Amino acid sequence: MDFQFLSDTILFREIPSDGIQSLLACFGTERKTFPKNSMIFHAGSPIHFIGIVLSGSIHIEHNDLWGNTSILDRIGPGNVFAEIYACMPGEPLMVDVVADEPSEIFFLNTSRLFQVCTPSCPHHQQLIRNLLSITVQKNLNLSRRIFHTSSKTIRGRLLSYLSFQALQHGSSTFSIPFDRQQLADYLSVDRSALSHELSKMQKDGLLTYRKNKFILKDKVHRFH
Amino acid sequence: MDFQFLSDTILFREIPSDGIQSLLACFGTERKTFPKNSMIFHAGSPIHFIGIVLSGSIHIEHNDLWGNTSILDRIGPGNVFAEIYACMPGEPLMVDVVADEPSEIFFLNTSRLFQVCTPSCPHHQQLIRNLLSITVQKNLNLSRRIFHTSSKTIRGRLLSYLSFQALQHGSSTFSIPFDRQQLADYLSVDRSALSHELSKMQKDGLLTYRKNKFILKDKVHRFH
DNA sequence: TCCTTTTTGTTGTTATAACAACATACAAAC
DNA sequence: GTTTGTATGTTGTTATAACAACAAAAAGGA
Repeated sequence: MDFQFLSDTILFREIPSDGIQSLLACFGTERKTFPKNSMIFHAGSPIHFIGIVLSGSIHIEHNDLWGNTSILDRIGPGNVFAEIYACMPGEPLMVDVVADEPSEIFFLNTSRLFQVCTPSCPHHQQLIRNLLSITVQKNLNLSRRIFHTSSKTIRGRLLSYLSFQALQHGSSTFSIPFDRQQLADYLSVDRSALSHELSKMQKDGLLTYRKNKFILKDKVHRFH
Repeated sequence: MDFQFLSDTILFREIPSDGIQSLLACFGTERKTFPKNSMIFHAGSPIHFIGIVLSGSIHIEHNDLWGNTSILDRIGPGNVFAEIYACMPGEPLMVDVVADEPSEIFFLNTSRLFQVCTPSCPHHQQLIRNLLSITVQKNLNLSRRIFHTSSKTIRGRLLSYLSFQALQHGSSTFSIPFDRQQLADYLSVDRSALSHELSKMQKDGLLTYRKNKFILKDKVHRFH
């Protein structure tokens, strides 16, 4: 089987092909496809696999006791999920992992992650280093989500989120990876209230939009 | 100088004293005390140091453009902060780090963190491993904060937070590490509205409280 | 193409939180 | 003890979002 595609993932960055081969042999793997909206992991399950998105796209969501859904993150090809839980054996998953579209997922069994296979195996160590980079990056993503939801008004949340998107795209014209419902879940607000606020903001001349494509007007730039 | 105290920190777990000595020599350190409410790090600064709380207690907060403060985390003795930014050179700090009380902080220069000092120096590698554990743990903390603020009502947020605290303490009687204002900032709600909701919940027989000590009644247990 | 389904936007009503201003309680300093 | 300051609780008003129900638009399939 050809594992060339893994060379392009962040998890295996800087690890040569033969190193990847030996790591995979050491850990054990699985490859699986999921239809749109199917559950990849359920909240509550113990997790022994890191997931890597090969194609498609997934998201991490939390459903509380009242049925509110909130979206924590969105993960595209080449990226990794559930690594937190794989690093904390016994910690039950607090979130659901759901496919946004038909997606192919590669699973890496991590039971042996913290056992060094041979003393100071350099590939294993690079893998740990890569995992550190990934969790640090996720940390930033979670922090950002917190910042975007710290405003008490919908408008404030939208301005925080959209102006960050503009910054990241390096342009005031950009597309976002969410539809309205998902954006509402990400910002922890009601969808129809979100639509309503967006159209008010458009009336106020702050931005124009069409579906998930936005253009921020100069007025917004005062906000950072 | 005696660095024995570092043996008890998560960051240096499983590293023998002589290993710690050589790591410190490799990295460079600093030790400093901060008065109550003083800023340890300012948002916007580039960070080259991991901070370790030796005594006292600090918190991480975010202040948005409208002056809303939200608290992301609270860090006590033996624990580490700013490690995310130390791992991402160039990423400017998005938060303020503030001392809750007079605190002594140990700083570790991390410019050389990702350079292996000597090929496969085992202490260095254990340090990276420990850092991974720490960031993974922080990830869970951030996720939890998101869950506690995902409810749209103050009561829902309080129930989520308080029942988690009870679970963690293994008892329905427990103290929380926040005063009212900090709890309000952690849950992203108005302080007076929080006080109001708490006294309503007390009237409704869900809990009793006095200052930061809470007793949850059986009714609450339906919530998980 | 038409029909069906999904997504997005609109409106009105109601619940809830924010905000402001003040009262009370508690703690610290003198 | 008294004074000062800080933390917490209370009340009333206002702004805002949630919610529900529906309309319109877009997308996907037959």
